[in-house]
Amino acid sequence: MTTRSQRAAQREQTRRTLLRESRRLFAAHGYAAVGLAEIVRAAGVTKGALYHHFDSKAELFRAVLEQVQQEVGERVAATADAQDDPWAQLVAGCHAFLAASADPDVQQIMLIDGPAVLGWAEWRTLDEATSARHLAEALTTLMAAGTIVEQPVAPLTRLLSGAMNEAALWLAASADPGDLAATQAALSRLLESLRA
Amino acid sequence: MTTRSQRAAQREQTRRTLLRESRRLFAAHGYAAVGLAEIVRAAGVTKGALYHHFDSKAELFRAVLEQVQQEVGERVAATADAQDDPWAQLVAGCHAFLAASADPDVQQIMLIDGPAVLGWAEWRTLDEATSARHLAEALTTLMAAGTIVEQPVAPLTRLLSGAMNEAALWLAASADPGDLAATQAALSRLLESLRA
DNA sequence: TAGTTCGCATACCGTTGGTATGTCAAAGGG
DNA sequence: CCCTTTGACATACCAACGGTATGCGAACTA
Repeated sequence: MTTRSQRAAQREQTRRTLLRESRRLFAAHGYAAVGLAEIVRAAGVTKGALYHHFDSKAELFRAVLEQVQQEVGERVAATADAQDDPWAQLVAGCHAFLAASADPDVQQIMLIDGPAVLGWAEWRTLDEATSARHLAEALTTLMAAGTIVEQPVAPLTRLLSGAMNEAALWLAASADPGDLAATQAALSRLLESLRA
Repeated sequence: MTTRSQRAAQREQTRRTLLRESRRLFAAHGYAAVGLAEIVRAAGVTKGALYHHFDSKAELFRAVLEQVQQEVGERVAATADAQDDPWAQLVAGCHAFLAASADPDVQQIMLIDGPAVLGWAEWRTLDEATSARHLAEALTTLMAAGTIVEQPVAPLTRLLSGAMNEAALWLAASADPGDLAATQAALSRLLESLRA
């Protein structure tokens, strides 16, 4: 166990509160529509505290995005690892990603504001480090095993990742609950086409 | 021919200049990084002129986005219509979309800032009205003809549209020129899997 | 326990998107 | 042809925002 000083504990507490409240507000109203004043008011601190923990509004958002990406990546990995067959891992992982992206936090923060606030290049770096990484690894494994046809992994990863991102956003705006099943079916068909 | 008054001509000229310059700046630096002062300076007018033509900065962006979407849609349609076979139209249209999305204007304005500035719902309305519409129509035609397997069009359209959007962004950041060919090949394989 | 650090509050600033008002030339009726 | 009205802007201004500089008191350290 880590013996933490009283100050370190307080610091961590404040930082977590700021992350929690800003995440809630960013997810609810979007990055641009949330002012720092609103964030610090919700967190019960002042702007001084915020800038003591984060260099800018964008970096606060970055920390929030990292947290969201981490959670999505873990959910995908957990679902995939529950399968034993590599092919089943791919399919289950993709469906888990689609389910995880149904969360409004994920929608607004990870899919909408993320690329616009940090720039696409930086967003993609985070994406690759967490959620999209599992997809690329699964595809590589399946290619090595000869289960799916040999081809460059990177473009295929991007195609599939983008397909799921967009589908998740569409599902969120959809009223018909049957759309989820239809999307999963269409996605499964696309994945099936990869088989050698 | 439309006889235009001197004032109407001047008005149109100013509006076009504002659209041209703001599009250039939005594409180059992103929506958030461009101030209205910079736009009106580049256009040679004042903020009064800008607000006489557009209700807000977001609406100016919206007009720019509509223009970009329109152009992409026309390019896709033109390429697709040059083919006679419906299946060839689909494939050619998809490849044309990928090529059109290589334009930096399209990247930043249509794919990055668009959803963040206007919200995803409104962005998708514009997308559906222009570029994505052709994709949905092509899929519908091919299903009716029995060329591709019968299934709901909407989710498949979103999956493919998202796949191409993301792939285009990835291609822009890519250094290897062979990545385009690899992406087109992977996309073609995915499309091929739709055949009945 | 005296001095230092540090987590945060307070006060302040430049810039930004947005608005209210002024201005002057073109349009239009008599 | 003149007089009034309209409209396409320019000018001046404002509140709010992100960001910074400084102050302060409690927790650590020697």
